Amino acid sequence: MSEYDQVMKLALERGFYFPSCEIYSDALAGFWDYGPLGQRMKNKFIDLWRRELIRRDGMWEIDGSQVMSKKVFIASGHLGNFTDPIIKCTKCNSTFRADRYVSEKLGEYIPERASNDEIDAVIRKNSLTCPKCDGDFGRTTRFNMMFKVEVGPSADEAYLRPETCQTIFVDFSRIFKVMRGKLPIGIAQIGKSFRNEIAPRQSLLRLREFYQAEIEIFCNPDKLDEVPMYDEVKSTKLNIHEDVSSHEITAQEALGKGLLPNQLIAYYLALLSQFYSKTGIDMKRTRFRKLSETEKAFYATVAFDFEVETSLGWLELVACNYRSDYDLSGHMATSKENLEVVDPSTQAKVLPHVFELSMGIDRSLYAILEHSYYEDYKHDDRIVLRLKPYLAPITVGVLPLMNKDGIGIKGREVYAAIRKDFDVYSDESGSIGRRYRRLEEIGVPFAITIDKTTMVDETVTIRNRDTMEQERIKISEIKNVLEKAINPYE
RNA sequence: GCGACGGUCGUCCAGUUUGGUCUAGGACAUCAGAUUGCCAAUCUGGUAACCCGGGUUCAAAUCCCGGCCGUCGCACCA
Repeated sequence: MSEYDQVMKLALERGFYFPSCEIYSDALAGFWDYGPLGQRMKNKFIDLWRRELIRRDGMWEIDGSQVMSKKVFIASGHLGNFTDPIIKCTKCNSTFRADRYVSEKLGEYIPERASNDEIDAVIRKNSLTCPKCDGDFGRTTRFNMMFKVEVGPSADEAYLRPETCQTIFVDFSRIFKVMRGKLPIGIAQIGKSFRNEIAPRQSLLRLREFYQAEIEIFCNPDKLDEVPMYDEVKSTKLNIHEDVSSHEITAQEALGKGLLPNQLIAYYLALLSQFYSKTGIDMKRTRFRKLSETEKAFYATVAFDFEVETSLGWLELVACNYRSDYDLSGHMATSKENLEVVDPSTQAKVLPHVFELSMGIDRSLYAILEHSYYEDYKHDDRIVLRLKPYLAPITVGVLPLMNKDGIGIKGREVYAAIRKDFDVYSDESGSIGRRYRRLEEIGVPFAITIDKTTMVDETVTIRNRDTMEQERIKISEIKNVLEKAINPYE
């Protein structure tokens, strides 16, 4: 069984995540629900993101609407020119990218922006037919990955956002004013995005409705090498992928060698790398890969993907795109609002450029689970999810060794004393070994056991999930010990 | 979206070839009780499933058709 299958099984069995609407037969692919444990873990992941990126860098976080007006996507380029031309065989219903198929077949370049009529004309002129069944093609249509929604009784056309960042772009002007902004300014958002994938697959890895954590850095394009906090992170090690191999190099060296174009990008890639190193992902199995011209999204001028190696191959977790002024100039032209701001040092008006860190939360959580999954063959093949204590959905289990001589009651007292401060799980049933195994499997880093000695001297044992070692501490110390243990800087 | 293969308790599997004895069985997990008392112990009992819809038939988990889902390949992932 592959590691993907093992994680999938654990997720289903223990309720980290599972298919949405699963009791109905018309449930659709590409929609998944987080169960109690997955939701907790996601919240803690987001807490860490806020701590290591948002607060550290002094960014602002917003929360925007998921339904956005049509003009937003005219301006952003998601509607109009950037839909894929599709042809369908009338006989076998196979679907093809019209421009690519025609180009390949005829050996002549057909621009993606060719109109439907132009493509149809080429197909008719050359009598092109379906490569599978030789059937005739229907007319060229446009496939767009966005979900269209009809709003109100007049069914006004709107869309579910395909990336959260458009909210940030359209809100930029107000945020900059009311927060007394100065460039560079980071604006971030966590939320749902929606893409109508043709073939969603592999649970959390290709969803139709998914979480993004996006950071948009608005900057003066003339000052990309003047980043005040750059010195703090310049010796951070980054795995940079060149040609066919990756190697570890400091941000400073990468900048010096021209692998990274400027200080601003070096700074944020370093921050991102520091963040992920705290998630429990094995950083030796990660890389920053610069995308080629053909791989980049339409809005990006320079793009690096932060990728992680999993049992399914390399997986993109974060798209780091230099979007230049593509978005703001688009919204400026479409909305007729002036989105320029004044740079106080020069008193000149500038239309900010944008560098973004667009993180897939669901994929990140999957990668953390897979990299944390461990089968301990030295101890009964126990399954251990070696999550960082501050990401574990449950921090500590409280386990009375037996339920007599007042030990069970004492256990409930200990539980009650710490339940408001930590995510605590109380378990009184089954053998102690079985209870330890249950906790390890869902990544609970600590287990407190109440035994006969507790009744004499008010001490308990606290057991470490990974080492299986126990330490005896006073009940009054539990809170301090746990607080120290779940500190991300510990 | 196309093609191939598949879908049975929470999980894994038996049963489908050759329709009936399946009132659907097992293992693990789970719950209750007993026993034990620091690393998945034992015993007893319980909960729990044929993906959905239609068809064929005296009779469908089993055969046929459609849908949905899953895996893989192609395409797609702006």
